[in-house]
Amino acid sequence: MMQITFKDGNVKSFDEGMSPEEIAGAIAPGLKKKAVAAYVNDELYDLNRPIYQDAKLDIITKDNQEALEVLNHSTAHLMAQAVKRLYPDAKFGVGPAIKDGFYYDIATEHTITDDDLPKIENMMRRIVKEQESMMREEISQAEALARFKDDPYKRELIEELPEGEIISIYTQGEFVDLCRGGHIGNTRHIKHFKLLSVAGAYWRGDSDREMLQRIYGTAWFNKEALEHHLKVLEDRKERDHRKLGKELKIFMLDKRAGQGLPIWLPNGYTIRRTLEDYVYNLERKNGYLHLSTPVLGTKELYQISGHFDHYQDDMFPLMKDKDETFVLRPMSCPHHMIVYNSELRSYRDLPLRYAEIVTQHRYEASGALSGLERVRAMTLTDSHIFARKDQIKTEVLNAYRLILQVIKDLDLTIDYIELALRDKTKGKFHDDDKLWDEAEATLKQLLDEENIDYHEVKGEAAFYGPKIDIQVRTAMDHVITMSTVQLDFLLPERFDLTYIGKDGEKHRPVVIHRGLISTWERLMSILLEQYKGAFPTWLAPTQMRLIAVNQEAHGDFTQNLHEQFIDLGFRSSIDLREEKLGYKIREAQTQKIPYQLVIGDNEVKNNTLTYRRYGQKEQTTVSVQAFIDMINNEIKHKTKHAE
RNA sequence: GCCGCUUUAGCUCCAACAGGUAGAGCAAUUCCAUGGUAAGGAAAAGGUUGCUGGUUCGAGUCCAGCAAGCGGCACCA
Repeated sequence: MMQITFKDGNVKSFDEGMSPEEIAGAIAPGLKKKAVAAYVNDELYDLNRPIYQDAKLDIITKDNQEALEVLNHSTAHLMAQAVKRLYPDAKFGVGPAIKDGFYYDIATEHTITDDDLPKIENMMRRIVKEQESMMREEISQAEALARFKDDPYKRELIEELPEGEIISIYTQGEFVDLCRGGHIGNTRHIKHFKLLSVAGAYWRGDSDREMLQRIYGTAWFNKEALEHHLKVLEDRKERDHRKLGKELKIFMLDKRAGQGLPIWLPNGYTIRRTLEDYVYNLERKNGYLHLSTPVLGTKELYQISGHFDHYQDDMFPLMKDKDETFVLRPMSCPHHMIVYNSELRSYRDLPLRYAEIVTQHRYEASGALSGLERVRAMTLTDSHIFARKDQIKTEVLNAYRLILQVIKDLDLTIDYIELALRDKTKGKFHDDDKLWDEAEATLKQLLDEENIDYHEVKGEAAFYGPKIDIQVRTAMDHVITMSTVQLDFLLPERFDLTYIGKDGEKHRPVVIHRGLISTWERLMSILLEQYKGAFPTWLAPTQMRLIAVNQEAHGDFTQNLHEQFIDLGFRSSIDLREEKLGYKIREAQTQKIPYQLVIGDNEVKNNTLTYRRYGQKEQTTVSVQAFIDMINNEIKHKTKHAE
């Protein structure tokens, strides 16, 4: 007998060799039914893996987050088995659980297409019916190598495991896989799944190695959860900024204009200008000085900064004149360094906060381009703060607080904050250890002092210094870097920046790079998806659409109202077409205009108007002045409305 | 850049059997109608089926190359 200690502290005796599944069944049939895997002495165990000694047992049920991972991981194995039956030459890479799903990387002569997915699903269902038990076995490295002698990818993984490490393999029917576990015990537990897509993926994420075929899928514990997830995926398609951007005439792409070179249409540009004005004023209030620099620079400028060495391949082809070579600028810091150096600076001048709405060009890989999310021409609000070392903390915090303000005003959600550090083993960073250590320590200390939660990530720093990245989760469930504060001791050296200190001597300032809203292009894609195209009044390209019930009787009043709104700075539009009322109303709704105003006898008589908010059925009649006050208030407070 | 898929009218993963010269809806145009909250009716028009080449008596359809888009991977100062 062995003593099993449960989560609640209870201890019970069971026969040695019983599995978590059997123990769960012995406690309560309901628990056995809900059980997915278990932690035995904090080690993840399969449901059917025998326990041989006294242990602490924690049954993972379907309600746990880990349970979904176990299920998806097991579904990946199930899929691999099905693929192997259909395409016997298949060799396997890795097949992990990921958020809301799983994938498996496969090498086979057969090209897997979307049409194959139902076939694979059918085979998977067959294996589920076969009720294959998923059995764990622990073997030596030598034995593992022998077992997987025909599987080059698995062999590579085995060879890299540390000497003496116990290797576990899982067998279900005829299928054997190298795997750490835990698993769900038997294929019969896998019922609700769907294969979603096929894609290519480099073996081990290395673009110098061969490409495998990757199948993505998703698995859930019940039909409702699966259907719900598929619905979420459908909803994302409806939100897609490329679809909404076309429907609402926000932007366009045309291959004659150039791949990845978007055109902002009047509606989109109106939103962008509103955002630009907002940021410009916010920066002005926070002591930033705005300037403007050219989109072209000399190659030499970027050689001094070091960008040319690092990013040459991602820059547009060089333009060569007789004596000079120009680059289409991929970023703006070097120009700002030159501005700093154009005068003799005193310690009293610092901090100096330069900001610019910068258009820059990057020759992104063709396969990376996507709508407004990833483009080759982009505009952003960039800033470089020149400061003394004793000002770093205040300036970084000021920048951070400004970022928080903007993120709040735009209804964005911070997912986490990342402190991106250097990884010495990677060559892409400058190699002055002293500068790195100091910069990294400064940021770390600052975050700790302010009690800001953050994840450290090695190897994600800029080549010139560490950075604090503000990671935002979008409506599409993507995590993107929205804002960044970077501490740079390198460029001041490269450009020989100095200021005269109190002591009359020359000192080196530091540069803080601050990115606020990624780029206007990417922000636009995120906002479109977030608001599903229904922008709050302060951003909406058209804020109100005026419709007269009868042109003859109410046309003049409506026209006057429209002119009054335009005078007030509202983005008003009037529909004068000889069309039925219902037709005009439908159009105002499909264009997602926040306010739709209908003017008839009552309104003309009482100097009122009747509005309907986008997406609502309710009609409200108010005085013209009350409406104006309401709109002004919404714009001022950036009021958002429920969808 | 790499792997796979896709490309038909301004828009819509809307049509065209198995190779026989392209069919809708909406929008736009013209005419008629039009007073209260999501599509009034009619007419006429709209196409070098992404581009280039090949196979064939004949190609939207089959093949090759290229381009762009899409799903991923790699990349992202």
